[in-house]
Amino acid sequence: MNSSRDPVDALLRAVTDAATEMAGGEGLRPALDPSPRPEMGDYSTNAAMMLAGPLGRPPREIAAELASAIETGLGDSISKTEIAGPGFINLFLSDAWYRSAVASMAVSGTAEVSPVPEPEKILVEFVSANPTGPLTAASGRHAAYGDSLSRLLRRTGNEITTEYYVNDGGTQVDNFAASIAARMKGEEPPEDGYRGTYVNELAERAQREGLDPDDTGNLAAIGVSWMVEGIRASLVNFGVEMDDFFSERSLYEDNLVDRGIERLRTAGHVFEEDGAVWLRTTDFGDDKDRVLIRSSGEVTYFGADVAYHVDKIERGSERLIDVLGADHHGYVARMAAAIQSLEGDKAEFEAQIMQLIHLVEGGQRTKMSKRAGDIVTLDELSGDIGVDAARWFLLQRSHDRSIDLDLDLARSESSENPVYYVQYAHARIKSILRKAEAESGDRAGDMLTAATDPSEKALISKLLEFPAEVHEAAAKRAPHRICAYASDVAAAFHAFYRDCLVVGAEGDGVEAARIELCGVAAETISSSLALLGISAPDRM
RNA sequence: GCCCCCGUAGCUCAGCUGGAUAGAGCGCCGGCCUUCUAAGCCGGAUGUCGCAGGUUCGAAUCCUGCCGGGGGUGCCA
Repeated sequence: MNSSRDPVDALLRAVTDAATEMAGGEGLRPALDPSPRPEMGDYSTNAAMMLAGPLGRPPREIAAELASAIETGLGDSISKTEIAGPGFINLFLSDAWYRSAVASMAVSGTAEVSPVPEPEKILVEFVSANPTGPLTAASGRHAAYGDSLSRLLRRTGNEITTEYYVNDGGTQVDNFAASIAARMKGEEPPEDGYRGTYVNELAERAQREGLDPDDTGNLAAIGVSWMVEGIRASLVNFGVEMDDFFSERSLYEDNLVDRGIERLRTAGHVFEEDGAVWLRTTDFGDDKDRVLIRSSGEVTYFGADVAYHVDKIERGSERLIDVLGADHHGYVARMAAAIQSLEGDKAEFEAQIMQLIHLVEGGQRTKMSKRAGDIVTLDELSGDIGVDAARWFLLQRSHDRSIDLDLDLARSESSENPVYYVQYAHARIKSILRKAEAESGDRAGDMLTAATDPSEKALISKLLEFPAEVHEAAAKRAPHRICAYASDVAAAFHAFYRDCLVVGAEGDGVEAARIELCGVAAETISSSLALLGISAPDRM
């Protein structure tokens, strides 16, 4: 998983080799984790406990043997090992190991994350909010998540396409057009229409451009295109560049609906009943069969969406990730069934369900209904607290859990926002590096033998976790882990800053070594923030 | 009824493919700027990890049941 240049990976390999040797060729995967406390060394492994069962010997006895094998294997890198607790082996690494670890990060770049063993072509569909109103703060959570997830998957070597499915057909769009038409005529929108002020603005624009309020088909098409324009602009402002906006209507125009349904039919799970065309999704775990084409001849939303997904596969995607709202979770089983039912080209289908976000304002949850027009838009949220802070707030919690975002708090405490904590660390480092450059004195000495301070070591080991963190965040579809990681790096840096002078540091090669470390730290923070779509300012 | 998410410090939440003394931020109390950015650092207080069983050397983490909160469950989109 990690490149051979990854210093932690080299340690793990030494441990694994020693354990494999003892086990007699078994494919063991022992864990090597940073020790929870300094007195427990730098890294700990549970390898001996994993061998206890197979070998039928006490773990601590195995640990003693294993530890000396590991020491031999690692040579100068290790200063000592200890057996602790039920059979953990704690590794205490030498200063030289730390220095060469930094050097290796500086050379390969912490930014270097090795690709996953089997990279995939993945299509990530997210937001896909109805184009009948501006994006809400809730859509912002989808946008931040989908975008950051895409960046993570791309960073781990996959080929990613991002897409927004535009529902520009169907009854909601009809309601939308009717609402604009009503405003143009100075009337109230229909019962189930849209009442936001943006509808009035669209109506005014339609008046100016001389659109006919009675030609609702045209009004719908143009109104939606204006809305999509606005949505695209909101997303770009929010740092999200979609590769494509895929129009639902184009499915019909390009005959993809018929083609998609034909593919399902070929696979043999389509049947007719009560004048409607159904897909037997119950063959694949759904709890009831689903209608593709109503008895009226109209294609259902599901029917069109299946055709869209078939098209995604035909365009070469090997994995489809749909980021969906909690209100769509009931939809997952049928889409998964539809994709499973296909013959020939298939893809893995995966739905990531976003839980709700409640915006709390004045101690009360705001109602978020697009039709009532009572919404906090993404633009308003970004404007209030800034794009960086908004993205951080929306990403820092696991996506599958509902969150309360207190707007008053986000506004009033914006200067204490955790994102500034991380950005500040970056700016501080850049400031040091500027000073180092300005005062380029004699920094001779052997960096690899320069002694290390405890908080310096702590920073280095935190930086070394970057590739593993990125892989884990990507594999678990969990960008929020990167928020936590970035905060940890910032905290480790702030502590290092307190304890260790960089420019002007005493000792043979110490100054040069610390400058190199600062460079790696800055790059790690900016790489982490980049995965979140958040800027890393040089000055604050 | 069935399905999904959640229940961890005063608050908001990490941790959940089992590991050592359960963490962070905010809030609270007390310290630290003649050195590279005090948007920072250091110290202090705070927990029946919803409840009850089970699995095992070991459970916040896995299994079962229950309680509580939220969401979903259309020939809607």
